[in-house]
Parts: sequence; C-alpha cells; structure tokens
Amino acid sequence: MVKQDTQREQTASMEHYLEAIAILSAGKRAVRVKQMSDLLGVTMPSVTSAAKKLSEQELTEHEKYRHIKLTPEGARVAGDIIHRHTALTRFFAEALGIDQATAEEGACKIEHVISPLGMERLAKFVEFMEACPMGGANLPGRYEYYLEHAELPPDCRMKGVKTR
Amino acid sequence: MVKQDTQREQTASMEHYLEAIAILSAGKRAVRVKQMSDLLGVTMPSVTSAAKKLSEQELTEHEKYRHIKLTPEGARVAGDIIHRHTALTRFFAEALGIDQATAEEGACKIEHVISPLGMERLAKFVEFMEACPMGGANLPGRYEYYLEHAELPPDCRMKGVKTR
DNA sequence: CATAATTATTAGCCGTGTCTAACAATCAAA
DNA sequence: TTTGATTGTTAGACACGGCTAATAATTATG
Repeated sequence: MVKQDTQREQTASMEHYLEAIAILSAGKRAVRVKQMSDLLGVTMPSVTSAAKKLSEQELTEHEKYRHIKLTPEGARVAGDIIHRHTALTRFFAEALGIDQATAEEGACKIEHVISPLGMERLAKFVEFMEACPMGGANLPGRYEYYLEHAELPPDCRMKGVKTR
Repeated sequence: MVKQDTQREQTASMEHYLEAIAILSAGKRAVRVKQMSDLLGVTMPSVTSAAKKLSEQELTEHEKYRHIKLTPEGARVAGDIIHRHTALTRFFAEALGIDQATAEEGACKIEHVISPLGMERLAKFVEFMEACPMGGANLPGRYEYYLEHAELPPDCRMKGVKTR
C-alpha cells in the first residue's frame, strides 16, 4: 500500500477561495460565482479562474455557468482551514482581548501561514486558558486589567501561591 | 502642518529583504549580495532586483557592484520588522513552548502579516505572562504540564483564589 | 416567449517575485 | 600585473493572481 505524497499544499489565495466556498455552501447547495466575488471582494473572473484551478485538483466541482461545490476532499481541506480560522479568532478575541471583527481579520491573514505545530499549540493554549480555573478563567480578566492599568492586578501581587 | 500619507507599505518579500540587510549589517558595514542570497535562499539576481526596488523607495543605498546599506528610514522600518520578529518568537517559544528554531520559523511567516494591534497585544501578553508572578511566571510551567499530561496541573484545581 | 437584466466565461494585460543564462566587474594570488 | 575565481548585473522567461473588456449563457419579466 504505497502512500503517495499527494502534494496538496495550497497558496493563501486558494485556501481563501476554498474557505469561502465552504462558508457560503453552509445550508444551501449552490454557491454562485457572484456570491464569492462579493464575499471576497474580487472580480468574477478571478473566482472563475480559482474555481478552475481547484477543480483541476479535484477539490471542487464546477459545471460551466453553474454553481460550484466542494468534493469530499475539498470539504476536508476547507474544514481544516476553517478550524484554523476559528482557533485563531478565539485566541485574538479571548486571549488578547481584541474585538470580534478585528480578531477575524487577523485570523484571516494568519490562518494561511501558520504551521501545524504552531496551530496546535495555539489551540491548546486557548483551551488551557479557558479550562484552568486559576491561570485560566481569570487570566483573561487579569490580562485586561493589565492592559487597562498598565500594571499587574492586585491578585497577581499576592504571594505564597506555589505552583510547582 | 500637513501630514502626508507616506504610503510606505511593504510586501512580505520586501520586508524579508529589509530584515536580512539589517541582520547582516549588524556589526559590519558591508552587506554583500551573496550574503543575502545565501541567507534568504534566493538567487543573486533576486537580491539585486529587490535592492533596486528598495533603493527607489530610499530605504536602502546600493552602489553598483558594491555593498548594500540601509538609509536611516530603512533602518527604522527594518527595526520595526525585527521587533515583530522578536516578539513573535518569544511568544511561540516562551508561551507556547515551541523550540527556538521552529519558533523563529513561525515568526518569520507571521511577522509580515500580523496587524499592528495584534502585534501590540501579543507583545503585551508575553510581557504580562512573564511579569505576573502568578498567572505569569508560572503559567508557562502549568501550560507545559497541561501539554504533557493532557490535564490541568494540580495547582490549577486549587479553589479559593479570587481574582476580581 | 421574446427580450432585458443578470451572471459567468474568455481573452488578454499587468505587477510581483522568482529563476536561468550570459556577460561584466572585482578580488586574490601567482 | 595578469589572469582565474568569485561576485554581481542584465536580459528575458515564467507562474501566480489580480484586473478590464468583450462575449455568452441563464434568468427573470412584461
């Protein structure tokens, strides 16, 4: 059973298109070129050409003048991208205290360049922050205090809490 | 006093070149095209052409067949990039527990796409983590425990530490 | 159902950033 | 100081990903 190197690495651009298809096809079955061009802020020809490339890689199917849809493989890849997007957005919003919209924006840029390891660790970090009742649930709160007052919050100055 | 929009936004590529010049000229005065092509893993013509573009923007000076150097403005821009690089590397290494080399690699990708706000917050976050004796100095430790054991460390299960 | 409005495609251009091949300058060493 | 090795530049090709203009298919409507 030869495991061939499928060599399916995408450019940031192609990932972006793939993601858009996944997002727009949530619910509906049909993704129109127009919808994509509107969402992504590019022209329709750009979408057409991206769809062509993705279809050559069998990540999408696109009948001419008709709608675009993901193949199972395409859905898998897109799912992965969206997963990155979500985790990054959470990190920016929940850990760094950046507003949702700006957090999304940031995630959009970084989701295409971050390494698998970086991604995994970042996700785990957010998880940890939220799960740990001490460093966790309150860390964002304390961090916000720090952001606002430019000094450590009172409870951080508390002594005697040994942690190892 | 009219503040004109200097419109000096660089592409990831150009930032990368700029950064390399700054790094290589630390100490020495001369940066050779060869050094840059070696460091960046591109061919010499690529460096020449980048240098030309940067010189047109007055970020570098490049006498033909001679060395390349930063203008004061170029040094400023490069400094900013390096600053981003450093902060990101610290975040990956110190907060996420990624080894130095891999952390650098990750930083290299992200430093060119992260927003000023994201950058600022991230830097503050690292600062905070290190400064706060509770959530701080020990958070990385607890996080590492979490990474290794896939569950919260003992001291995170401690109750009664109110933080607000 | 004919035609207007909308949506999609094709063709072709452009800027960026890379490369190779060929040539030119500089440097080092005999 | 001449010449070979090294370094640097120029010219030209190419992939990518965007755009506009022209054309074609689809859809909506009167």
